[in-house]
Amino acid sequence: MTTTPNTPAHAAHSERLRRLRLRVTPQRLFVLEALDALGGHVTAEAIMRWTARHYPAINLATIYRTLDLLVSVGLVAQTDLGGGAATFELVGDVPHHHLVCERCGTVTELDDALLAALREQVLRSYGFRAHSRHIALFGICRGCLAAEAPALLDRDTHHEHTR
Amino acid sequence: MTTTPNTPAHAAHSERLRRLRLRVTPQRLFVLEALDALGGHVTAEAIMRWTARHYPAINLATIYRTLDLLVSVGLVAQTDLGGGAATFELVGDVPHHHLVCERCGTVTELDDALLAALREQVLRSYGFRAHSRHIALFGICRGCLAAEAPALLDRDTHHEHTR
DNA sequence: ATCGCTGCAAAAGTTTTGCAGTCGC
DNA sequence: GCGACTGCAAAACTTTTGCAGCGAT
Repeated sequence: MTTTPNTPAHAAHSERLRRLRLRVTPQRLFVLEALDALGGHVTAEAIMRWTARHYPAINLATIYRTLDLLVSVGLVAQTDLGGGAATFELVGDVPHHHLVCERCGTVTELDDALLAALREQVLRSYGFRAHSRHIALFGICRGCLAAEAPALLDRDTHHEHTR
Repeated sequence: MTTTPNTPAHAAHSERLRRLRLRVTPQRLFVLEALDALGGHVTAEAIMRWTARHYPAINLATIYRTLDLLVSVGLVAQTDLGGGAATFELVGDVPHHHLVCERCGTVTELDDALLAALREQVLRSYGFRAHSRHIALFGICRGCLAAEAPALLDRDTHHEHTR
């Protein structure tokens, strides 16, 4: 019944869990698989849907508990993009951050190198050690900037595409 | 019945609303007053409680709708600090950002000057115009760094003081 | 065999929405 | 008076939690 996933990444995930002395369960493997397959910026709900295709008995509460665990041991990063559901991504790739467009909701990844100087200064000035992940900058992306350039003084565009 | 607030800032808030061609209602004035009185990083719930002391009939839904409006016209900034309820603050003070400690939950304000260079570079490299507010960096604050400095290899400190 | 993990169901917490009445302009 | 705004109540969503049973080690 406990059908474990069977992909190349599978063994690596098992290994990582084992090395952290965490129990290797199909649910955890499937969550890691889903994060792999879906890429970054994945909601718990999305992981749920993806996993359910291979393991229908999976439960959302388990997804949350698993993500919580994986975040706490540093295998997964929780990224908050300003509303709705939180998103998650595997740690291990190149560190990066997020540019969140408040018009169209697009999330662009921002190389960590650009933030290195800032992090260092924040550490010096505030004694605050910022992550090399997790940072989100909100603003307007290139596409929306171009599209909205002419319209500068229009109010009443309130409840449009927010998120 | 419609007791309007009576503080020095009151007139200024009325004026700002009027200038934006928005209706001046006691609810809106009270929300602005609350943001003034409570300072930054205020949740809708907190605004609700503060306002209710002077205007018991206020409704949470109204608070949300009002905040939504004020954010959309730029009078208020919505700051997301990674979970629970969103927080709000008046725009108009010196632009600043937020250092969110993931251990103790403390939010420190970060001067905008430190981010100017980053914003400029993001604009050049990505065509992305970031706000001069709203940015949140997650990490560990000075106090918690000091406290946790000795403990480096302890796992199982999972579900402690998170938020 | 043990102890942690999971499924289920229910609760908690935040935010949104429909509708009817009210009030600012 | 008109149309926007508000209160109330209910719904929609995301996330957490208690408990009993199951399963990884």
